[in-house]
Amino acid sequence: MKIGEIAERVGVSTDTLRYYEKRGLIRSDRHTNGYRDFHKDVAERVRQIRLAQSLGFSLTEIEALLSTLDSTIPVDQLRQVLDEKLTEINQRISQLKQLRAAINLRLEQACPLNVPRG
Amino acid sequence: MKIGEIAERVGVSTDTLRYYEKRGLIRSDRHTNGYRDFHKDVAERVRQIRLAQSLGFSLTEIEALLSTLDSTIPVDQLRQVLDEKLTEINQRISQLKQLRAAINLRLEQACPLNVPRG
DNA sequence: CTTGACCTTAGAGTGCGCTCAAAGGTGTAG
DNA sequence: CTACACCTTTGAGCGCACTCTAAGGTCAAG
Repeated sequence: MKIGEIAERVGVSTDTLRYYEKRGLIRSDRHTNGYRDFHKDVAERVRQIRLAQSLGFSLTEIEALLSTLDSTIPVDQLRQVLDEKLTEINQRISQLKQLRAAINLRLEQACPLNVPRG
Repeated sequence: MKIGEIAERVGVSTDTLRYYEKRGLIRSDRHTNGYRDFHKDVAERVRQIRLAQSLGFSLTEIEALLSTLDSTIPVDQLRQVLDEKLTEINQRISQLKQLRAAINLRLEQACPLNVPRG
C-alpha cells in the first residue's frame, strides 16, 4: 500500500507516517520507482500507536514496547517486559478511577441527592 | 507557603509553578516583600494537575475542568460538564483495558500455557 | 556587612511530535 | 504534451510544557 492509502485509512498525515518510519516505529518496502510500499498490517500498528499516545505514552516508550513485541527474545524475557507494561497500565487505570472518584465526589457535594455513576 | 515549599512537597520545579500560575491553573497571594504566598491546598491541586497530565490530558483541558469545578455555575450545568468528563475517563479506562488485552494476547501467543493476569 | 539560600521578573532556549515548504520525480487521463 | 494528483527528499518552523539565564531584591546566620 502507498503512504497516502495508509494515511487515509488511519486518519494521520503522510508526514506523520514518514516521521514514524524515521523513528523506527513502522517499516516499509520500496516500489521500483522509489515509492514506499507498506504492508496493510501497518495500518493496525499505527492505530495502536495512536491509541497508546492518546493514553499518555511517549513515542519512545511505544517504540520500546513495539520492538520488544517484534523481537524474538526468549519467552520468559518477553513475559517480564510485558508484565511490567501491564502493571503500568493497571496503575493508570486505577489512577483514572481516582480522578473519576474525585469528580464524582465534587458532583455529590454540589448535588447531594444524586447518586454517582461509574 | 512560599513557592519553594510547594515545589518540594509536590516534586515539581518552581518554574513549573510560576508557569501554572501564569496559565491560571493556580493562584497565590503576595507577601509584603513581593514573594508569592500559596494556600497549602495548592499542593493537592498541583498533584491533581500532574496526575491528569500523566494520563494524557493537556493543560488546556485541565484548565477548563478546574475552572468549572471552581465556578459557582448552576448545579445542573456543573453536572453536565462533569458527566462529559466522566464519560471521557471511562472511555480511556476501556481503551487502556484494550491495550492490556492486546498485550496479554501477545503474551499468550508467545507462551500458550500461561494464564493472562489483569 | 557579607555570604548564601531563597525569592522576583522578562525573555530566550529545549525536546517532543509533528507540520510545512521547496524542489523535484512518477503515473494516468485527456 | 500537458495537467494533475500522487510520491520523493531535506530542512525549517510550530505549539506545548516546560527549563534555563540574567539581573536583581530579601532575609537570616556568622
